[in-house]
Amino acid sequence: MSANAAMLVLEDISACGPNPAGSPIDRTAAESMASLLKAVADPARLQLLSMLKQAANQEACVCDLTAPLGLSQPTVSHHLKVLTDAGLVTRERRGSWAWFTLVPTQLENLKGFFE
Amino acid sequence: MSANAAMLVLEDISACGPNPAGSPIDRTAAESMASLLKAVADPARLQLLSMLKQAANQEACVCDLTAPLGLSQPTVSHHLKVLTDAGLVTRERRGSWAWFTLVPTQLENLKGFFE
DNA sequence: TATCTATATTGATGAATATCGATATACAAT
DNA sequence: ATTGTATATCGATATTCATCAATATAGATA
Repeated sequence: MSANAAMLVLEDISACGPNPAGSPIDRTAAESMASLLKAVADPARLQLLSMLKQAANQEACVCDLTAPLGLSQPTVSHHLKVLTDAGLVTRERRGSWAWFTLVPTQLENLKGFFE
Repeated sequence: MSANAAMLVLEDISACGPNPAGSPIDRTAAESMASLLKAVADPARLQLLSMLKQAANQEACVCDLTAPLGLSQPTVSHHLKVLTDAGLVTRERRGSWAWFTLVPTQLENLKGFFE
């Protein structure tokens, strides 16, 4: 019996019988995907993303994003910062106003993970 | 000008100019999707899901899921409970062992949200 | 320059959560 | 019945996080 065959046995047989689970994804990869998911796993932030998705050019001014959420202005600003730090939106100043734009590639990234 | 036309103006024009954001998704819907996402937004739980996805029949015994994570047995049990409560996996007892199985519809649910 | 408005940051607080050791429970085997 | 093993729950702790009021900053306008 070769060493490889022995290793196969160790991988395929367990105390409970055959059919053990595969190897988990890398811890580092898991942490980075979890960070991205955590940025999205909040009702207020999902509402913000949904508004941006509907908006023309998938961009909107903060002044139009705050009131519909029913949260204070600092809280909405905080949530937008979380989304920005996660790379899900970009921030841009236009005169007095701050505009936020969806980053589609990051959303593709999320969707792709569940395929 | 009709009342509807006036409302249209209020929806399309804002202090910063045209192109405001759309209406956010329902707060209740946002909360339920956020709950599902929070269940997944953890590195250990992503690793658990990845192991189940690779396993034959997408099911595995806890005894094969604990060691690879490098976490204590109670902690892994906790994470599996979170996944179970979120409907992402089902728990079943087979003799001395507990087996967990992926629930594909919930993963479809997640994937569908980002389309 | 002085003021007004839009947005961001700070500081504080309460709630949620990831983790572990200790213990309980459930099932098997002797 | 007793013993052993697999898994779940309990209790405690440290950390993270959502939220707001107060304040700071930055840009526009007068």
